Amino acid sequence: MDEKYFPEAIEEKWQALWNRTDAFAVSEGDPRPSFYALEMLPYPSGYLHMGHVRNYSIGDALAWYKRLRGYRVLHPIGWDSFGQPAEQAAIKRGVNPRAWTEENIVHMRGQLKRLGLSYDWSREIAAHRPDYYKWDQWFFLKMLERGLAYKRVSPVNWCPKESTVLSNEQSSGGVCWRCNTPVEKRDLEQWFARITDYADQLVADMQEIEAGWPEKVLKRQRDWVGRSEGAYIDFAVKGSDERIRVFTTRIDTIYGATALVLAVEHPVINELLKDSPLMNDIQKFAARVKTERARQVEPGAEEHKEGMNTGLLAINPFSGESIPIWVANYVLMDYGTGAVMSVPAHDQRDFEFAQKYSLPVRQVIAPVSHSQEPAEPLSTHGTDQSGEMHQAFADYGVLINSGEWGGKLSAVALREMSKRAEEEGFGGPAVTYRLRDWGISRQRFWGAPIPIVYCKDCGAVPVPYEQLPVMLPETAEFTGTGESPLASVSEFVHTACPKCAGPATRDTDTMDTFVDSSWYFFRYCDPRNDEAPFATEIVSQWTPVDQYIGGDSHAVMHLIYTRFWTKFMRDLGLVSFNEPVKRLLTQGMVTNRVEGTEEWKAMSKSLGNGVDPDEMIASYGADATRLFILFAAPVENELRWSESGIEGAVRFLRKVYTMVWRWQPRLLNEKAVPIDGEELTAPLRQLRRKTHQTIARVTNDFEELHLNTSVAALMELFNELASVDVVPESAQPGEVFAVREALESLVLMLTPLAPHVAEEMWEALGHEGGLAKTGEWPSFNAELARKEELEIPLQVNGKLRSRLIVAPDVDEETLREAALADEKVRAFTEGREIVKVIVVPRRLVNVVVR
RNA sequence: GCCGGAGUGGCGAAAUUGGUAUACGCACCAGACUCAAAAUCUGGCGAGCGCAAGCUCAUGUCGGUUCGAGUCCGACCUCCGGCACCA
Repeated sequence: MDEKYFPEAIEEKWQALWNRTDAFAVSEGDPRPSFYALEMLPYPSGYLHMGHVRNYSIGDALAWYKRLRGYRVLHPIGWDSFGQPAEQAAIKRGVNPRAWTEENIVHMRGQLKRLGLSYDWSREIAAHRPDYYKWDQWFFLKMLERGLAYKRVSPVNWCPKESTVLSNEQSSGGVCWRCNTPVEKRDLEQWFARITDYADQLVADMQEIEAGWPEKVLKRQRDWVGRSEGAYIDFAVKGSDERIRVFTTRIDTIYGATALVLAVEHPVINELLKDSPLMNDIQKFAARVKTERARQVEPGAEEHKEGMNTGLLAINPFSGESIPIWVANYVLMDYGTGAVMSVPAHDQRDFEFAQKYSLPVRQVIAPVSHSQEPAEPLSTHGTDQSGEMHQAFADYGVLINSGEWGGKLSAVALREMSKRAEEEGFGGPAVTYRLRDWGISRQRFWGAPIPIVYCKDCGAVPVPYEQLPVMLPETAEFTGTGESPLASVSEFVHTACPKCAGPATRDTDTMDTFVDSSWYFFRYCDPRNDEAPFATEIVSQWTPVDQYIGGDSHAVMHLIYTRFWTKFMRDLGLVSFNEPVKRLLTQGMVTNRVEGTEEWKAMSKSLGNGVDPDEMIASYGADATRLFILFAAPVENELRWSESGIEGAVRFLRKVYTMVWRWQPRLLNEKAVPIDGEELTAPLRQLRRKTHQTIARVTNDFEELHLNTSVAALMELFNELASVDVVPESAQPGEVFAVREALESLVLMLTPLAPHVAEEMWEALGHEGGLAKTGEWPSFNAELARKEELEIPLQVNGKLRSRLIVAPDVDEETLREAALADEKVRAFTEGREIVKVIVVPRRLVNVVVR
C-alpha cells in the first residue's frame, strides 16, 4: 500500500487480478442461494455515456452487496448489437455494419472494464452473432406454428428520416422513438406478432409484480393496453340483410344515438353502396381522409371532423328508431369495430360532429344529485341559459327518454342493457383493447433475417429448423431508399423451396431489434447452448430476474415486449412463470446543461453536452466516478451533472485511504482481541455504537437501493472515526479494537460503491484472498447499536422548549416528572393550567397548557 | 383536454412513515499551515430581531384534522413527464 491514494495504479492492479481469476464467474453447481442482478444491455454505439455509467454502477453495487451477503450472483452483460446506427453508418460512410459493430464492442468493453464492473464476462452475448439470432428465428417459427406470427398488409408507421417501419410502441406520441421525426402512415405488407392475444394477461398479471415495479411503468403499460369494457350492438341496415356492429362503453346512452358513423375503410361501405350514385364521392372522400392521415401530423395539431351521409338508414335495436348512416374521419377502423353509434348529447366528439352537420342532439342521461335535492338542471352540465347545449354531458347519471329503461342509473343500465342485447341476439358485453399487434418486419439489413421462403407453387414456406440460422450476408448495397438492402443480394434472395425444391426467394426483411432484447437475459443463463435458446432446467435456477435496472424510456417498448415474450415462452413450456422480472428500477436520466441555453437534457453527442466517462476515470478514478454518481441523487431522480461534486467523492476516498494507511502498522501487528465494552472510554463506546448503527442503516439502504443515503451514512461513520482522539502509536488494545472494527466495517461497506480501493485497503489491513472471493458483509449487534442515553425533546404546546438527557430505559412516569420539573419548561407553564402531558416513550414529552 | 409525479437552504438532497426540519456532500465565508498559492486541517453557514440567554418565522399557497403536520385531508398555484379523435 502506497502512502498516497493513486486511483489509477490501484484500479489497474485489481482489474488485472479480477480478469485473471475470473473473479465474478458463477455456475449452477454453486450451492449458495441465487440472485440475478440485471441491467439493460447497451447498444454498441461506440461510446459509453454517463447514463450507462449510472445504470451499471447501480447494478454493480447491488451485485457486490448480494455477493458479500453470500449469494451466488448472476451479473451478466451483452450487446444489443443489431439496429439502425450501424446501418446509418453504412449508408453515410460506406463502412461494413458488422466491422463497425465489432469495433464498437471492443472499445466499449474496454470502457466497461475500466469502470471495474463485476460482470461474469464468460457469459457475454451479442445479438448480431449467428449463434444468437438463430434463436430469434427459431422463436419466429414457433410463433408461426402457434398462429402468433402472421403476415398482412396494413397501414404502418413510417419514419421518413430513417426510411423504416416502426411499431406502434416505437412511434408512441406520433413521433419516431429514435429521432423524434413525426411518423407517416404507409400501407405495407409485413409480419406481426400477435401480442393482442396476451392483452388480457398483460393487464391481469400486473398484480404479480405490483410490489416490485414502479407504479408509473405499470400505469403506462395499463394505458397502452387500454382495456375497455363495454358492449357490442348490431344495428340492422334498412332494406338489407347487413348488420353493422358497433362497440360502445356507453350502452346506457343508446336512446340518444342519432346517427351511426363508419370509418372510411369499413368494408360494409363497398357492400352496400356499390350501386349507389354516391359511391364515387364517398370513395374520393375516403381517399382524401387516408392521405390526410398519412401526412406528417405534429402531435397536438387540431383535428377537424368531417363526414358524409351515405343516405342509408340503420335501425336502433333498442328503440326501433331509424337513424342515418354516415362515414367520417374521426372513426378509426382499427379500434373496436370501426363503427360507432353517435350520441351527441353525451359524447364530446359526437357532439362536435353533430354541430357541424346539424344532426339532432337528444339528451338521455340526467345528472344525479348527491344530496336529497332534485336532480340538478342540465344548465350546469353543458347547456347555457337558453337551454342550448354547448358541450356534451359525458358523466354517468340517470336515464331519461329511454323507454322502459327510464329512471335507471347508468351503472345499472350498462349491465342490464348489455345482458338484454345478448339475450335478444343483437350483441352483448364485450372488451376491447387499444393494444395492436406488434409489427416486427423491418426493411433493414442489420437484423435477424425472417426465416421465410416464397415459392410460386407452395406460397410462404417456413425455413425448416435444421436449416437455421438463415445467415445474414457479409454485406449489401446500402442506398437508404427504404427497400431492404437484402433484396439486392441475389445469392441471399434466391434459394430452393424447402417443400418442393423448386426455385424460390427469401423474405428480405429482418426482425425488429426488440425481438432480440425480449429474451436475451434468459440466454445469459445458458449462453453457449446450441440445441435450444436455453435449457429450461438451467434457466429455472436463475430466473425470474430478481432485480432489473434501466431507464424508463422502455416502459411501453422493451418492457412490454419482454413480458409478452415470457408468456409466449411459458406457453411453449420453456419457463414456468408469467412474469420475467420481480423487481424493476427505472433509474433517472443523467443530464447536462446544453451549451448556451438554460436547458438540462440527457447527455448526447448531437447536443454536445456529453461527458466522456474515460476522462472522468482518468481525472478522478473509476471508484470516485462511481461513488459520486451514486451519492449525488436518489437512483430514480434525474441527475444534473456537475463536476464539482466529484471532488468530494475523491476527498472522501482519500481520507479513508489515508486513515487505513496510518493505522495499518498497528492493526497488522496486533491480533484482534475482543474487549469488554466497559474498558472503553465514552468516545470509543460511541464509535462502536456508530459502527453498528451504520451497518444497520447501510444494510437497509442497500436492500431498498437507497444508495445515496448509504454513502452519507458511511461518511458519518468516517467523521466519527476521525473525531476520536486516539493516535495509532499510543492506542490501547481496547482502542485498537474499536478502531479496527469501525475501519474494517467501513471498508467492507464501501466495497459495492468503490470496489478497487476497498480491495486495496482490505488487503492492507492484512486480509488475504480478496473481497471478490472471500469478502463478507459485516453484521451488526443491536445491543451495541442501542444508545446509552437519549435526548428527549420537551415541548410545550407542541413547540420545542428544552431537551432532556435520560437513560434509554427510563419509565414514562419519571420522564413526565422530569419534563414538568425542567426549568425551561416551567418558564412556559408557570401560572397556566396544565391540560395534559403527552409522553411518547423514548421519543418526546409534550406539555399542553391553557 | 385527460392521466400520473414532484415542489424542503445558494445547489444536490436527508428526515426511522404523525414526534428535535435542514443529516451527508457541494459551493461560500473566516482562521491555521505557507514567502505566497494550491492541497490539507479547524470553525461558521435557513431568514429576521437581540450584546446575550433567547424569541419569532420558515418544507409552493390557503384552509382543516391533531397535544403535535415536510409527512394525513380539502382547495388552489407552479414545474416535469405520459397519452392524445380509442367510441
